[in-house]
Amino acid sequence: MESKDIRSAGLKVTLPRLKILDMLENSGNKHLSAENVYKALLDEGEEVGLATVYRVLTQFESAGLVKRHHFEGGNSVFELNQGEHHDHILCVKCGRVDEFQDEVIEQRQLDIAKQKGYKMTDHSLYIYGVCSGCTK
Amino acid sequence: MESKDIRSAGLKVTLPRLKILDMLENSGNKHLSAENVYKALLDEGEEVGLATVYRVLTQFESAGLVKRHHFEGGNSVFELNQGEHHDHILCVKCGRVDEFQDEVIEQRQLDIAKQKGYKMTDHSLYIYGVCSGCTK
DNA sequence: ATTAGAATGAGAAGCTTTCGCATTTCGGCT
DNA sequence: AGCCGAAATGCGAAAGCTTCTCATTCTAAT
Repeated sequence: MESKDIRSAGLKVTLPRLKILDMLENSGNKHLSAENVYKALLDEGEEVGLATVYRVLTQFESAGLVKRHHFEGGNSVFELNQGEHHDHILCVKCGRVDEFQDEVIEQRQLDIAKQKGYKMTDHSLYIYGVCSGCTK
Repeated sequence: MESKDIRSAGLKVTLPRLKILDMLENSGNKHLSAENVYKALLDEGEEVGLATVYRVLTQFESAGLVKRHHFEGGNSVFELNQGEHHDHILCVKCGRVDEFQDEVIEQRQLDIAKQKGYKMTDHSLYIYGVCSGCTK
């Protein structure tokens, strides 16, 4: 049950939080903007405020439940923080998003940080391109 | 002379464009936001509009004169597009920015794109951490 | 059930960036 | 040098995303 996740994040289990978490888990799209979540909930007949969606997503992020990404072009998108760490490759034509993991790159980043005297806390890597479907 | 660059970009050589290019070339900071450029010019007594700074920077970007980066936290920063391609490592405490190149990562990205069926057009990699000066 | 405190919704407000338009500037041509 | 059409500028308004404010509602512990 999802309520567990919310409670263990130190947050009260409220209807909006349950709905938002559910949306992230069961929407076809793994990567959703606050606006996406908001509109999808409205379409389902839920009564939520956009401000609440933003607030809750930010809280979920702090709690480690979701990850926030800054894809090219302004707004943030959110994704459930489950499974392995991964990076993203996006199609600049159709907006398709694929995920990948690469140990070589991960390790290399650590080496670079060390070499530059940094204690690495995070990183963001996005590859942009044209996907197979849009190349034809 | 910088006017060459502007002219060869197909743009008229105007005072604001010269000033902005000069700022990017001779400011101590290699990475400047539109606001940074705007305020620095005002401080020098120049009469520029913020809208012009944004317009010109965007034009310079299209012309390949500058590169735009989306560092964590909202606004874009611009940097002269000279020398080798490089990525960035940023200190989350003091905002310091260092640059690095890594052939292994570059190559790996190409491989990943290919493997995923993408024709890679661009990529962005930012490493975040705490720099040596802020660790103490 | 009651109640204190947290969470919500609606709209206002903040920030960065862009737009629209009247005015100015650039630069090719006399 | 001076003119003229096109391009560029500056200003304020406006757009888009996100956060804030605050009165009202809901949660959960008693």
